[in-house]
Amino acid sequence: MNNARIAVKLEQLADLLEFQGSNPFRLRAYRTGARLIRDLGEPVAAILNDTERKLTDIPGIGKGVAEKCIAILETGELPQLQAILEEIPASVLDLLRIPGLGPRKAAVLFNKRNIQNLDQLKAACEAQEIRNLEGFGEKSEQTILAGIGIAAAANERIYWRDADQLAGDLRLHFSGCAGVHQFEFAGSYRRGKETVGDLDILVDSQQGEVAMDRLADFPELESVIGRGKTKMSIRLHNGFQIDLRVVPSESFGAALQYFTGSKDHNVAVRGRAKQLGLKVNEWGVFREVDDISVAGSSEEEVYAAIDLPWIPPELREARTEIELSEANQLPKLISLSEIRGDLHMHTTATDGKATLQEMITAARSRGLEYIAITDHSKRVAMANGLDENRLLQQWAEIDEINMSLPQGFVVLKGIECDILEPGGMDLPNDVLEQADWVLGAIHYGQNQSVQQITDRLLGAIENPHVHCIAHPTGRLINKREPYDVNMDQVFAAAKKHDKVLELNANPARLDLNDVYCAAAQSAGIPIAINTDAHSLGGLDVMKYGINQARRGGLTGFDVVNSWSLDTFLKKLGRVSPSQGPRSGAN
DNA sequence: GCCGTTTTCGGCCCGACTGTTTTCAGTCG
Repeated sequence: MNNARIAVKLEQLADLLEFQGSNPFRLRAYRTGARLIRDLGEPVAAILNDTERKLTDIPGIGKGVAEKCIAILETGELPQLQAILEEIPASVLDLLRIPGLGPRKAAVLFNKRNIQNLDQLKAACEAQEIRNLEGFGEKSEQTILAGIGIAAAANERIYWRDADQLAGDLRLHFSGCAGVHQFEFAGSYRRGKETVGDLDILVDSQQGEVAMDRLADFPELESVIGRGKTKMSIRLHNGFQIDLRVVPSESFGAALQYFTGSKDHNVAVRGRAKQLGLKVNEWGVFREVDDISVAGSSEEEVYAAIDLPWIPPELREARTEIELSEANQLPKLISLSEIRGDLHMHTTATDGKATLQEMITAARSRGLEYIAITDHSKRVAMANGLDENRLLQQWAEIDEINMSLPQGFVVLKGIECDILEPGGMDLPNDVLEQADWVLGAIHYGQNQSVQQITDRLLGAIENPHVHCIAHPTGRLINKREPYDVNMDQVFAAAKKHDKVLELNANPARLDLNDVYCAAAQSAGIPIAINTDAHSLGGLDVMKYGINQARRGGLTGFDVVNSWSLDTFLKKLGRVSPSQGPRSGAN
């Protein structure tokens, strides 16, 4: 899909125009356009090729942005961007990564001292050439020099899982803190985003000093970035930033709503409030006419004040949540407690760290009702992938185990079968047809062309013995881009052949992403949220997949492994889990 | 640049904190 490429160009155009001091609302229009296109769920080209629809039908995309999209699609370039890049090198945008240095000040550095990159800026600071520029001083040079050191790390977003661990440490650190009545995390962490850029702590207290002193005592603290009456920011040894806000009880809900964001969601909320003659800020909801507070202590109150039911944080991305809330049609988002099965895991037969028996015991102890054992197929030689004989042997073992298990727990005979580079499955159909559950997955040839990759996936989806495509885009967050694949065609084929797509819950994968989850849902394609566990602890990553699913608006209806075993098996066209003796007993 | 049953022009979310300033611009979330 070229949407991401279009979005990147629009964002770069906005960044450079901001640097040039362009109209801020024009920048916002480009950035909004970029976000809308990134979140589209279908290729821009599909809309352009559809005579019934226009890009400008999308609220927030007008003539200007639509024309730019077309130019990028047709030529691969954006003329306005090319023109600016002839005047300003793209490296100036690196300057903006320094904390405290925004577009205005960076522009002064470029225009007055011709500073084009971080190296030149460092040299100028060391030569004390910056302090005499208007708006700068001695302190500026120091903060810039300190900032250059953390500029690289400052942009790094960490996995939600790692943020969650840090959040746990902080919660513990604040436990028993005097005068703290409520303590919550806000920001992208609360929205369950796959990566988190910083942690926002919100505290309900009359004694801000006490809470701030407590934060200043956090063992991982490297430095205090700033500290005022209600707000404090610190940096940890690893470069990660923590923000603390202290508010009174009557403002806690408004502050929680505000600091949870997203920014674009808040813009929409405040715009709506304005139409109703209200003003929303972190202290509450106020009547425009007399500044009287009408809400603030809880989030429910804040949303109610603008005539909306409460919106789950995971949905607050300025996508469709305001409309859905307005129509009282918000989805009942799936929760971890609804999960009954796990349909992707490995054992010591291939590259897992635990035996078949150990995985079963661990899954039962976690309250699951069914699991599928899905080791690798032979193509994944470095993981000791299974050939026909070893696989059939494992399945015979599973048949036996199923007979000895108590009612209420079933092991499905599965395989994560590789989709080979030239296309086709790694195991013959007469073997695959004996499985309860077949995942098709790409592990090799990820650099192939979009047509090759897409054709491989389509071939797997069309195979009657394949039930589901595992980690459909192959991306590893912060490490590897998704392979080049036409997801529109993949969705269409999955829909046509009634196949499942996986949301891999591994915190580094979370593949499908939230936007694709939403697209799959609206296409009516069921999702399996799987741990892909390679160890006993690997079974615990399900919650990260749930986060992502909730962000995609998925409900239990959309997620096959939240269904009862019977319902799930019916979906697979089976009434019993295996060909073993147990099936006769049912 | 986008938008519109108050508007096709004139708006567009709002406040805390810092550093450089003598009242505020820039940055950040």
